[in-house]
Amino acid sequence: MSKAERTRQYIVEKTAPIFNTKGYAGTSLTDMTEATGLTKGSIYGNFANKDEVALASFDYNHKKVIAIIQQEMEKEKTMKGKLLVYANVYENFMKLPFPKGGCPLLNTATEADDTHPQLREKVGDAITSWKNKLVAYLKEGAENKEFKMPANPDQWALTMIATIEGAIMLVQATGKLNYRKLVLQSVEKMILDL
Amino acid sequence: MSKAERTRQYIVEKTAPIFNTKGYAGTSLTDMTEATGLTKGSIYGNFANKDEVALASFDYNHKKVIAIIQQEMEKEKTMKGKLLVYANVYENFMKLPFPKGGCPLLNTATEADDTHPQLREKVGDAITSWKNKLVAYLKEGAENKEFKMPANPDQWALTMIATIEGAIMLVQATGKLNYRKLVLQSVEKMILDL
DNA sequence: TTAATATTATACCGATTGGTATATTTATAA
DNA sequence: TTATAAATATACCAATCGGTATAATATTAA
Repeated sequence: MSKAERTRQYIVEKTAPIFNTKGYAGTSLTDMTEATGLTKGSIYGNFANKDEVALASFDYNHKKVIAIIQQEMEKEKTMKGKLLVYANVYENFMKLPFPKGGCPLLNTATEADDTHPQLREKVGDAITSWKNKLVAYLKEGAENKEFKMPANPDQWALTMIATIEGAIMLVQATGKLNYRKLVLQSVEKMILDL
Repeated sequence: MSKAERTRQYIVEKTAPIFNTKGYAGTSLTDMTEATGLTKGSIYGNFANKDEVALASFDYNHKKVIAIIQQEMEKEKTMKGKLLVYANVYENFMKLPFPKGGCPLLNTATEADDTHPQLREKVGDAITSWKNKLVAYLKEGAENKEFKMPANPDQWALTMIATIEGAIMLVQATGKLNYRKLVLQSVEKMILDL
């Protein structure tokens, strides 16, 4: 790994939390130089523009979430157990190395929908992939006779994602942490009732 | 209504859609002068600063949603019918005079949580009030023997709100309109199963 | 160790940011 | 109709925005 690659990664590491909290329009070059201790020249020697850092930062934040889920997932054998990981991860994300600022999907989706098409596409792809993974677990669980397939698996998966993301939004807006717990208990019930 | 009050309202009318689409950090004074056809001097003659316009714009957008729901609600007699209004309004919000840019609660919550405490508080209050209304309908429906009370009414209400807001987020991210329909059908089922 | 190269810092650019003092116009009450 | 007050426009402010040309400094291969 060359020096440049290392600083590129360093820049992303330090700026990703800022993009995830202040948003993409709300994060300035000055925020980035202060967080990294580097100068503008140094940042622009490694990235073409602010957008490119934003895109890389989203990827970094999202991969962090994926990694946590995958790690927790490996402990589980049953499909219900694997599905429950999603609810548990989001329920306990203060205890886990979750990206600062909350869920990058939620944060990015609402800001980028009209203003930043590339970012929006990344979020869209992430959601589609999440949905497809959930449907795959449903199929495997049904084939293993662990539970019976819901009538509309896509609908089931999308409802689960929507409820989780909505739970995070409720906490961001109200500051009431128990709101997340209550809603995620509903998600758990949804899984256990399969 | 004085001239000043009328222009104040005019400014909010014209800028509220911009705040709701581009966000509060993403909306500039120039955006506001272009949308209104007024000058900065005129805007600052009626508002102390950009923040004050943002706050008034949020109120305007939120009241618009409240008004739609209230109007649709009056047609309904049963509590189930009233609860279903929420799902139906969000399912058909292209056909209704819904604020441009989508749900102001969702849009504002994710941006304002770290950057704009006053705005965040407004969103928080709106959500709490929404939850309380839902719980009140549940109580009335249970008292009328229309259905039986869910075990945890707060949880039921918060789950419904989270799922609706999550559904909107999914559409913003993926652009797939049928995602909203699918998720809101789950919300409908949640109500019908009471 | 040296020369070539890659990386980072300095100093600057024009444009735009939110905001304001003042002049001009418009509404309003006498 | 006129005087007064209210509302709007003009012209400006310093600060910051994202971005860049160039100079200085490290890195790296020979």
